[in-house]
Amino acid sequence: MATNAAMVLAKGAGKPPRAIAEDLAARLRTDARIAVAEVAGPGFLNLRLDGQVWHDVVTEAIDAGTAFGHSGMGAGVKVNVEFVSANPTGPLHVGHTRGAVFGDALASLLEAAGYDVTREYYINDGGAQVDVLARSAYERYREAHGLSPEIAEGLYPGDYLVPVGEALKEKYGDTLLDKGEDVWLADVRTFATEAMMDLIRDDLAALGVTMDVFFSEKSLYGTNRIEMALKALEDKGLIYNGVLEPPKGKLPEDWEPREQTLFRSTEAGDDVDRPVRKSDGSWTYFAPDIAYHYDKVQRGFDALINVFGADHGGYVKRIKATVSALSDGSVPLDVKLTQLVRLFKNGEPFKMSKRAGTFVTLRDVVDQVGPDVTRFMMLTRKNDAPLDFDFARVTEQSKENPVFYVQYAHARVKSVMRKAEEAGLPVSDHPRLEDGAEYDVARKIAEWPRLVEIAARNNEPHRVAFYLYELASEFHTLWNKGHENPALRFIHEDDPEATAAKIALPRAVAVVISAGLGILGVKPAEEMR
RNA sequence: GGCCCCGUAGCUCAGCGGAUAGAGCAACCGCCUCCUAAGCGGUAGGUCAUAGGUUCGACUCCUAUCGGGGCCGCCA
Repeated sequence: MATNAAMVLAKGAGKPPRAIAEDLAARLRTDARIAVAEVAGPGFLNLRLDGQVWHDVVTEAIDAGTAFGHSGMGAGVKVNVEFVSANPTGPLHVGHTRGAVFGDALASLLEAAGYDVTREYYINDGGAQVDVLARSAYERYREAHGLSPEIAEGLYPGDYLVPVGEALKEKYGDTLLDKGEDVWLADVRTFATEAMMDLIRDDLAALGVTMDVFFSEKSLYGTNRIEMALKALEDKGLIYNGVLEPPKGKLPEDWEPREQTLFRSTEAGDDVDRPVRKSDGSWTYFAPDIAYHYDKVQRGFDALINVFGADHGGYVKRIKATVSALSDGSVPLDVKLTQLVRLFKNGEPFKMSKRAGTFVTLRDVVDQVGPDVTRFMMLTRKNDAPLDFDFARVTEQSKENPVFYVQYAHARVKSVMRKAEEAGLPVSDHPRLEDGAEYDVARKIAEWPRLVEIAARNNEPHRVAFYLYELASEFHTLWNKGHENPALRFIHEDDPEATAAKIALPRAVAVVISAGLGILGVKPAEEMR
């Protein structure tokens, strides 16, 4: 173990780093847990911990169970994690899957770090796209009555609306046939939107994601809530009427200067001020977004996190400006963008196309490879890096497949524990570490609580997945050493005491793998099949 | 034109401002009478895109440039 503390402290203390390091070393040596403390280089402090420390960590992990590594860092701070928030116009696709897994794992990670987390989904049910949904569903309703549907350009052609058409027939009979939109649009819209949200909830459930709150955009309309949110901005002098500069570069053909109501988002780092009310007096889509975030702030969250697809990167600054203005800078907002998922089958990329029917849904993925594999794989990349997902490879049982690799380590421990139990051998929480490989594993276990904090601080659940891979690797190494050196094997049939001690370390490994997989929402494997 | 992300080993990628930059694939050489070899060990492989700057110290922070991807509209 090493620390750079002396060099960090040097500036504030006004003393040379080496002097500070010497001083620190002298004091640290008095601690029983420190075996060696020596100064190196420009002021690094190298510490060798007493072997007992690593023994204690193993015991601690076993005693704490999957709560091992949980931290009080969050101190009950209320965090809202908004994720998925897909338009309620169809089933979730692969892109949403990544956002769903990332958001859910991030939420669990923050919980493990002691935050009070709310998982939330914003339903975009107030805009023009749900009108399009209603029209599409109406055609399926006509189809259910034996008429041929007219799926015009721009409507949603997917089959998933066929049952919605049937259900509409069930509910309304033929009363909506041959009627104008003014008669049926509102009812069909509500009906179809609810049907889509049921579909989406089912999709999320298949992945193991449960939201705490579904927040409806529509609920903001007609209740003065948008007006109130804008009033809040207005009171801060951030709303004005004006004309925007034409966009640089290629001008849209029909661009003309118009006066509209603008939010001075540039005040908080946005590139241009954003329109909230169009020149015809109606709201822009941005207005309800402001109201929604106002609502989050009003609900008393101490911090907000939004998980968006990378294609929404252009909205980050204005949303940040909004939250900053509405909370007077007191509520931090972190926006995490999830990059594309590229799909492969046996190394061959396959293109998604709605028209060609090769559109891949969340359900397709989960049905083929299962929720555990899907979740783990979605976290094997940083959120802002593109991710390759190969249907064939992710179910392969080899070390090239990180899911398998980690699960295999857990299964190996469970196998040993079963064998020990069958042989009637005792267990103990106190390990007996002798070999370097055993210490390597114990040290890796000791990193876990710190890793949870770092990952949580950065809002980066992928760090957990990478850590688990490393832990599994250390464990496989140790396992293999048992081949050459029988003393390192965990079960010693003729020596119950040795077995009890040796089996403590793998048990701690299983605890940490369970805890880590738990954060990722993956079930640890008891055995490999 | 503007903004965002990325550029690290042949490939895919890790790397809270700290020492000699790490894994996995692919390549080469080894390890099963054994608690699961579905695994493990070893060798080789690098001007961390480039140029400046801040710092005792930069892959990490700042600026510019080059290269790859994404986004842009009173569309939601």
